[in-house]
Amino acid sequence: MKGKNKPTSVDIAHLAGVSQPTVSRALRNSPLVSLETRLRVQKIAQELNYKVDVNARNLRSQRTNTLALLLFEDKGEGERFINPFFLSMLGSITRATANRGYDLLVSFQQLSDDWNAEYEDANKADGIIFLGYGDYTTYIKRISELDRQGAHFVTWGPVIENQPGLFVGCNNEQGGQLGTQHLINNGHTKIAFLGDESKDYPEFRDRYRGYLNAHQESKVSVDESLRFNAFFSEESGYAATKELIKSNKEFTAISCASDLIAIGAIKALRENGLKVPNDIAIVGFDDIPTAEHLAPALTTIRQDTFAAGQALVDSVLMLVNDEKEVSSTLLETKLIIRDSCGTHNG
Amino acid sequence: MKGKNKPTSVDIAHLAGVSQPTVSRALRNSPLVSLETRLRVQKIAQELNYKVDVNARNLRSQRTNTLALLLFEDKGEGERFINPFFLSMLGSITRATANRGYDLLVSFQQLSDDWNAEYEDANKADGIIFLGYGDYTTYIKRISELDRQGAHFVTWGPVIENQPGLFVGCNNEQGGQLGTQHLINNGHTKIAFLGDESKDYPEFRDRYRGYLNAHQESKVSVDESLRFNAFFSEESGYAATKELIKSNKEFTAISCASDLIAIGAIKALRENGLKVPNDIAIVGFDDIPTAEHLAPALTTIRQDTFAAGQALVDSVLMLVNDEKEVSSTLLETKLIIRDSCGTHNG
DNA sequence: TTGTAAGCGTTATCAG
DNA sequence: CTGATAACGCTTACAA
Repeated sequence: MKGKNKPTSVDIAHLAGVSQPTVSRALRNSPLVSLETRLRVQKIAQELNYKVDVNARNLRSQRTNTLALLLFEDKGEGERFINPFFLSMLGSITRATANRGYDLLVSFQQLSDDWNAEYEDANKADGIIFLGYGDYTTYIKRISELDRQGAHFVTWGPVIENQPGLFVGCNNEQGGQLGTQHLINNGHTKIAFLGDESKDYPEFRDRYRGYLNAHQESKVSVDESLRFNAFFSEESGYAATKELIKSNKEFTAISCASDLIAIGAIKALRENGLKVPNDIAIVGFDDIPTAEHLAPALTTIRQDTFAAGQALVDSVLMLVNDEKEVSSTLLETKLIIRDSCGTHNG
Repeated sequence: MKGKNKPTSVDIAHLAGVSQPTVSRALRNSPLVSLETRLRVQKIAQELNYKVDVNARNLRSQRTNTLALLLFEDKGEGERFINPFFLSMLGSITRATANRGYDLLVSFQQLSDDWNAEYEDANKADGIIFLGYGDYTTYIKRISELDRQGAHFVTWGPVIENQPGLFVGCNNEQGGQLGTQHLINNGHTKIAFLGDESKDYPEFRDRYRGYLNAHQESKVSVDESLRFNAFFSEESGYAATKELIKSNKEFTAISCASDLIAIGAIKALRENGLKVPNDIAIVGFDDIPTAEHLAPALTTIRQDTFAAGQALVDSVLMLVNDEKEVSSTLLETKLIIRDSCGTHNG
């Protein structure tokens, strides 16, 4: 047990010679309390190192001043390391939450778990932020349910018309286009794409659409057989690149659906004696912290995690505060040019 | 507001035709409740999607089932990005906490803030984990105070005899020795050290001691003027290396007190036409995720963040559960050999 | 095995 | 501006 037993508002009421609700009011700086008593109470509270018991407060007020961050991962990815992009997001969300005067409860979940808002139902948090990559149909089902229950939550993910729930995400299509356009501008026309294009991963699909758009705008024909499946991880990027090479198709550049994939791709290329950017140009997506330190430094599409964290927090808080007309947020991406995209003389 | 008003244990008691404490017991799987009523109650609870209100529970039981993680940063470091090493720690702590059935409250603090256990005083958490680098004398003062108050907390940091509080940390002296020894084994004798050696940063000081030990064991004389101050960041590593170069001292290798410093060092060397590892060998410390992707891949000292997170969580929980004889934990480090340390022919 | 009564430390409501 | 009183939803202690 603790050495000291903590003082309560009743103790302070005694010492200050006022009623206990008055103490409560004074500590919240209520203007209803006269300046004199307010100061007296606050002074005593400080001397005793009194802190409001949040459980009592929350119980009574039915508010927690806490947000929950649920990071879900697809099975298989649940290894020792967390996707660095989400780690960055976690950092910015933590900061944004603190700036708004809220506490943040962080938790990992498997996509398979029953992450059904236990946090809000149990009054642990006023609202929830969901973060993760995973099968879209699975999680949209979960989200619909939460939505029906009237939970306050926002999800990092694809911003799509008419889907249930509130989303914050970046413009993946624009980002995908930006990256591929850069490759085309550098003279490349045989550009492979590493990522998914199915409905199950709309973010990847949109990046692929951007890739397609860039080709179309520049009137470069697309060879769809240059798209290989890859999911998030370095390993999958590595494997996809091996396949690409084995296919014996001609290519001079690769557009990767994530930086992690790009890292795997570079490794596979190197193992096959192909140099980046001299032989093959590469663009990534995300701009994780490692990207700028890669050899060569990775040209990539930056998702602004700082703005994203802020938008996520502000969005849930609007929900929590019952503001109407809260709508999803689409963030723009930015091309970060570094050293991984050489020019090609067609 | 939420659409639904949440069911309470009283509601369930009504429906099940039992008293309300019985509901409470049944839901906790108390063997005191007959199997029959237990199942009946649980079924109803599930149908109503009932969740225990944690605030009420915590208030009554004076326990929160929650741990708080306070990440503190020295001023100046409070920029957009968090030290990646701590980000890794955060990941592993989150996992370890969840494994023990606790929730985790995450918060950033400036070292200057009054992080005086508000979390425990306010009954937000049963225990606290402190994480960060900062001026030792400042934080040891804070820690003494907490200790006197009987708070339950553990700090990631230097494990030193007779300091107040409970610590988990890695063996920095051993780690420092490991890295420098590796350089010496590779034929280097003029080895610079980038880091602090003052009491204010005992972890850095210990790494420097390890550097000294390695020299002594191999009977290589130390040139103390080859030590330059650097703190945590890439920028400081960059600046220190610039100074080192400007000093015109002879050196063939650098032992860095952190990977971030090493990254800055490599950058500075490159700008001065010095190649790693051909001209200069480098070892880092931490093994952050970026380390293996650097050019060249960084040889470094790994701190096992996985084990560290586990030890931190288990340590606080022992405190929380009033176990006696809880002692600090010293984790061993490991040399990870990659490509940044060339051999030198003396 | 179950029920009764009390209380955890606040904030809300109302009356003065 | 202040005070009395009730309530938030649960767990504990004790009685039956």
